[in-house]
Amino acid sequence: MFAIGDFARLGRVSVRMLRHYDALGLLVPARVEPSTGYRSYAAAQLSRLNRIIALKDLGFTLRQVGEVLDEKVGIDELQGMLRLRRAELETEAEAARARLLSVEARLAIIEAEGRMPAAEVVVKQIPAIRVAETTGIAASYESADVGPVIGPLFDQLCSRLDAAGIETVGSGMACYEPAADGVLIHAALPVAVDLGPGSGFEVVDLPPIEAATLVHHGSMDTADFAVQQLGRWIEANGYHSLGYARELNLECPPDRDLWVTELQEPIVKTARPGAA
Amino acid sequence: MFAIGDFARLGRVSVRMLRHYDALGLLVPARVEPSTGYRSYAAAQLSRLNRIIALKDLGFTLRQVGEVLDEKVGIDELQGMLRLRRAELETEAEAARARLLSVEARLAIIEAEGRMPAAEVVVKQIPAIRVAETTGIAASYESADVGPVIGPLFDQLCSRLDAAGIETVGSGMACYEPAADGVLIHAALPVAVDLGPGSGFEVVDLPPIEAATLVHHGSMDTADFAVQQLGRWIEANGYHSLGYARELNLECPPDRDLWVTELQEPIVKTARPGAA
DNA sequence: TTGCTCCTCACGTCACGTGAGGTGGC
DNA sequence: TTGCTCCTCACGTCACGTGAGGTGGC
Repeated sequence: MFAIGDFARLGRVSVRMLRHYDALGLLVPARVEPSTGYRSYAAAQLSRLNRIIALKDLGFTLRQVGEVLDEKVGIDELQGMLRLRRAELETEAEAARARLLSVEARLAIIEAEGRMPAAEVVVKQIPAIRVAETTGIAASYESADVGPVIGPLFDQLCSRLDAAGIETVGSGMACYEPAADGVLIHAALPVAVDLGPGSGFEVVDLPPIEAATLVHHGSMDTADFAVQQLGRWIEANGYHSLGYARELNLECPPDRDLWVTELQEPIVKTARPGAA
Repeated sequence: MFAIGDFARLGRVSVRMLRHYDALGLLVPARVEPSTGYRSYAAAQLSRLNRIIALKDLGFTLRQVGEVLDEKVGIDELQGMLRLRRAELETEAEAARARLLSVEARLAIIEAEGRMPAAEVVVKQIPAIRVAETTGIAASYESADVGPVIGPLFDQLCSRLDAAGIETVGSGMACYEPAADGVLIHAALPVAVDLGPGSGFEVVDLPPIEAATLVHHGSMDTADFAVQQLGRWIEANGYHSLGYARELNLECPPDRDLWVTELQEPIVKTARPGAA
């Protein structure tokens, strides 16, 4: 028989853990001295302690460990638990790799620029949304080309929705689509009406996307750096851009320097990012 | 300005999280209506929320996130934090891989044997220990060869320690060492005296080892299966055996069927276990 | 009037670590 | 008497999730 301290040393666990397992009924001492409450453990109990430690190390909760040890789960259920754990561990390893990549990218940026980036890229699942939109075309993605097109498009869209008595239910968005002779530009406003063409606009459902997003402050004329930053982040963090970017106008007061815009770039994970 | 629910949807976080960040002073709403307590967030605050999410996703605690955002840490310290995180993430990925290997080994055992193994292998760091020992030789590792040697060795050792007035301070151990003409067998008992030779025994320090351990119940004549199990576990879990095994006699009453013995096999990690 | 959103507590989570305050045997 | 080990509470950890119980504007 071992005193709790000796048994703890033998099993490489803390005394506190043995008391905890006792309290949970996971590992009850072979004997408890009634007058003092002193716990004594039999050498043979080391097997059970080892099983507890081993199952815990696999990532099971103590509740699950107890159920397995007391044979409350059948062999099939046990296999199911192990397969579930396997899947969880795969996800966990994947997540650790992704974070590692991200930390390394950040270290590289600090190394190169001497400071943290001012804005942060965040990956978001963007749900489908119904919008009314009008479409124009610009010669290129540059703001000098886009600016003169997008402004009038929104003005037209607003007045036509107004004329049709349709209310908008969210922030305006610009969507960019590559085309043979330049860039198709969609000015879009969320609405809650049926699909189909209106007079001077169309009602469509934008598909849900996974996107890397970045908040830009100020006029879109100054957004080029942010767009580049977004592109670099996507490459450095194991993603691939799908093009067809969106911009969400979170705030657009008259003073364009006070604008707040969320840039959204649809992405997919690059197959097997690879470690290091 | 956004109500808390709208801002939460925008940032893909829960309302509860925004309140939590407010309570911590991490992200205070641009305005709080004094009469109702209603929170309002400015669009521009989305940047800060994104930074919080991004840093949190790297694995920093909210306390650390706050220190970074409020520039309480310099660039050097920040680099230090990121490098530390990188090391932690490498360890984490490694641990996830090791657990994955372990879960898969267990699934394979269940597949082959239709049940969980009765005893569990546990890896332990075994500290250095001073022992008095006598040495004999056996023809092989088989219990038929070992048994007749080890028993008398312990009897001799005990009586000689007794004669020398030396007390033992722990359980007896057997250590096995391969030799040209068989196996060297050391019978050892922990003592707290100076190093050097006694009469009929020697006092030496056993080195600390990392070992895979397994508890065997019953006579050592029936331990062969346990020894094999230990060997298979070592291979399946990305380790390499170093030989020179030890046995720790946790309990050895007259009835040998009631013996409890911990088998200890020194190991090292196999370089790059490799995933899957 | 019915929903919907918002508010403030405050408990629960998970496996212990870490005192506080006290006891029993060498 | 001094250490050492043992005991039982009970708070703290970390980032929220989840009610409970209630309010304000359409």
